[in-house]
Amino acid sequence: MKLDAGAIATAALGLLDDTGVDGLTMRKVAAGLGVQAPALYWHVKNKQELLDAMARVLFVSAVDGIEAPRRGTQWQDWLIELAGRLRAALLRYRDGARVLAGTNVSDDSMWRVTELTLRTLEDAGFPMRDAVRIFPILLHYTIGFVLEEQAQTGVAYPDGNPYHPEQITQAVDPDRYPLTARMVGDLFTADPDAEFDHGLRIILAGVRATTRPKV
Amino acid sequence: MKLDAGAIATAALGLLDDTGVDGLTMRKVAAGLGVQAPALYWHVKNKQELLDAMARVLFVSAVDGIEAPRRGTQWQDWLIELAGRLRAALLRYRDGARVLAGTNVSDDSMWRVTELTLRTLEDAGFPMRDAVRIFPILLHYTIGFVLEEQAQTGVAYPDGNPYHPEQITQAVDPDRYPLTARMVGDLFTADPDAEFDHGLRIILAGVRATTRPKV
DNA sequence: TTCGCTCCTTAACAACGTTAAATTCACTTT
DNA sequence: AAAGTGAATTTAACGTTGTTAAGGAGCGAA
Repeated sequence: MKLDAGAIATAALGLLDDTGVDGLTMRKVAAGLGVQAPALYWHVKNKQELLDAMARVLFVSAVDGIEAPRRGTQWQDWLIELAGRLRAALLRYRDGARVLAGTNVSDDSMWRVTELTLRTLEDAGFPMRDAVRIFPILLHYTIGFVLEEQAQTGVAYPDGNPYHPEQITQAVDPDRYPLTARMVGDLFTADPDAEFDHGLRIILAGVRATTRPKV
Repeated sequence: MKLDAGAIATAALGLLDDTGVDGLTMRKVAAGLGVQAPALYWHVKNKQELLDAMARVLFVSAVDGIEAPRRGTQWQDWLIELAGRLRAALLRYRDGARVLAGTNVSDDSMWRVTELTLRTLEDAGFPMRDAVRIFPILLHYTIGFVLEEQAQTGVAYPDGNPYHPEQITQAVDPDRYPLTARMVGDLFTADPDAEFDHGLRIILAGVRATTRPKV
């Protein structure tokens, strides 16, 4: 097994489920590769650079194989699938969203999918001025959503996850805040997939309503 | 000066501009309070609990003094101001968004503003089923936006911020990805305030388009 | 005085990121 | 075959970190 930044990052991602991003140490990553910790510094300058590499692998795995929309596919469905893939990739690893959010991805596949998105929107008749805003919005929404989604598993708190249903249901007084109490109650029975999808569709409806494609 | 979790959190937030969240240590926080590090553990169980307290202070400062919309104020303007306040509070401290994203806020003011939001939407004629979805979307968008906004100052990288305009402009090949190249070029001249506002309005337009208020 | 409680101190520990120096190993070059 | 070269890894160590243990100062009550 050849060692390079990518392989190290992949191994680190594999450990993430056990340790979480807070518990991820250079020594553990090294041990997972059957190597001593300082060996990593030959291939990677920093722990930060390792985290960047992890974010890159994560992102690449998300958008790998994505192609322009086939004829007959609506731009909105294509965008929904794109965001869905990103979310799925983030959910594949514990703290995946925190890894991507805290770092900076600058990979060719990043630009490739950005270009694909812009071209798709351009083809759909959107002015460039509007198209360039849509991609960041979807990205921000997706990362924000998964960030909270994964925070709710709440492994950062050894005993007594404050996100636990009972915990949070008790925290809000149903007499003073009846609507909120009902909301947090519903939130735990809700299907996250459907919730994510719904939010996405609201945003896309906004896109459609704000600037209507000319074609 | 009385010491409690809130005071410690406030002091820690004050240090944030100097150290960033990665450089924030218990010893530095203690020193800022003229005290030895273990003293903090009398008021706070963990560093994680300190971070939670910081997030709480941050959030409370954002929504403090918020009232129900005055007569004549549109629900959309009220929501825009709410999100704007939250963003402003996050921007007030270095890594503010990372502090809020990584932790869990469970404060009375949190429920208060949630209730206010739901009531505002209910008064505007939205079915509760739809209203409860709007708040998380705005929250996710705002946090995601500021997260990236603050990452771009990029102090996590001692030498050579990869978010720097020239750095990133070079990274994308204008021949293969012309639209993307233009986009990243525009991104640095763009006004973040206006950009944030625009995204917000797109989302709210989506809300309006998806479920129309009955009143 | 003595007790008990709150709040802080000093001392210490294991674990962490990271660096320096020495070492192994596979290939070239001589 | 010997010597040399460079990449890749090791051992050893450093300073810093979060956190715990043990103890002491101050203070109101008994």
